[in-house]
Amino acid sequence: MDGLTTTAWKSAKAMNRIPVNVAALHEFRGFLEVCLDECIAGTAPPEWSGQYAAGRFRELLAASGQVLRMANTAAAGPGFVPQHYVQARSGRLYGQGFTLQSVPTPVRHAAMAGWYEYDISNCHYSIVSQMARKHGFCCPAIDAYLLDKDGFRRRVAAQVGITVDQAKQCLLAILYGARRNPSEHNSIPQEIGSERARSFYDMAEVATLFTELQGARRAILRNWTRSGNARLVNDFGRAVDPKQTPEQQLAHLTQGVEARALLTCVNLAPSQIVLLQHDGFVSTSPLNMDELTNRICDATGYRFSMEEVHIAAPMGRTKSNLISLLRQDPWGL
DNA sequence: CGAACCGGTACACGAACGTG
DNA sequence: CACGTTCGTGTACCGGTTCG
Repeated sequence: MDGLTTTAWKSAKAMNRIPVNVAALHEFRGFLEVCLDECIAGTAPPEWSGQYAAGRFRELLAASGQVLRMANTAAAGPGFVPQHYVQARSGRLYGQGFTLQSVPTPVRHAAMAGWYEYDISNCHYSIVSQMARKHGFCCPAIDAYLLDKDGFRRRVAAQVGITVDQAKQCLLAILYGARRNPSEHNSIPQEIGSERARSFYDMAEVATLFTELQGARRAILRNWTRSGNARLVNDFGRAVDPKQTPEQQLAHLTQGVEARALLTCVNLAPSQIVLLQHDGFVSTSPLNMDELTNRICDATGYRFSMEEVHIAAPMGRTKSNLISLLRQDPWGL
């Protein structure tokens, strides 16, 4: 963080008080306490055995308690969390100090229960594909992934023997230049182990993604118009150090588009949008997604598909809820 | 792999203090 | 006065988290 001001983000200043659903947070904490008690008493389901589940429940209790304390300050007023954003080098906006941006997801969902979350579907893959096409390089494999995101991740997960979330992480790692190498210190083997990394690399669709991304990266960086001092300036008007690696430079360019897209949304609905999350945001009322995507397209030249979720506190004992709560998959789904 | 954040820890440095 | 130790502050790095 380099302490830049948020001059481009005038509307974001109105979001320095984030309303939170205090009642839902209390209810969520009640649910967590019951789960924790079962762990301690030994009456919990066998999947929760060992120290992990209890530790995770304690962690979520601590984080939700902290949100509640932050929602009771004189500065922001009861029911509001104070939030100070600072613009990063790439144009992204990051919360300072205690921020709902980096609180565990289940806690954030409880705190914002009832609001609407919007995010750009597969944001950076979408940006890279469109950016490459503008520079004359087409990415059919990426486009296929974008068209059937969930199906593709599920196929990878089933083939390699990993969770869908791990598949997503590995696919993102490719985008940012992860090495195609099974040795332990590389990011993909670290996520899923060397053996599974090999079978991941062996999938034809995955291999195509690697080569396609390499070509896209080269085409974009070669053709990007340079500033006077030979630096690359992203779509948010921010320059990147030319000594950075090609992977870092591309990340800077994609984040510039992302920041600009998000800024467009904020300017469209400044009074409803209450939290920024880099490729998405939370709104207190439902928004017209066609209008959002059209305005983003006008402002950035990129067309995205967006996803809308009506946020609910992650309570209940369905498998999918417990997986997201425990952040692991003891059932091996 | 990329961008950040935080808290904790390790280390360097200068000021203040104690000792010879 | 010179030197060494101690203490406090500031910087750097590590490992954890979020997001993509």
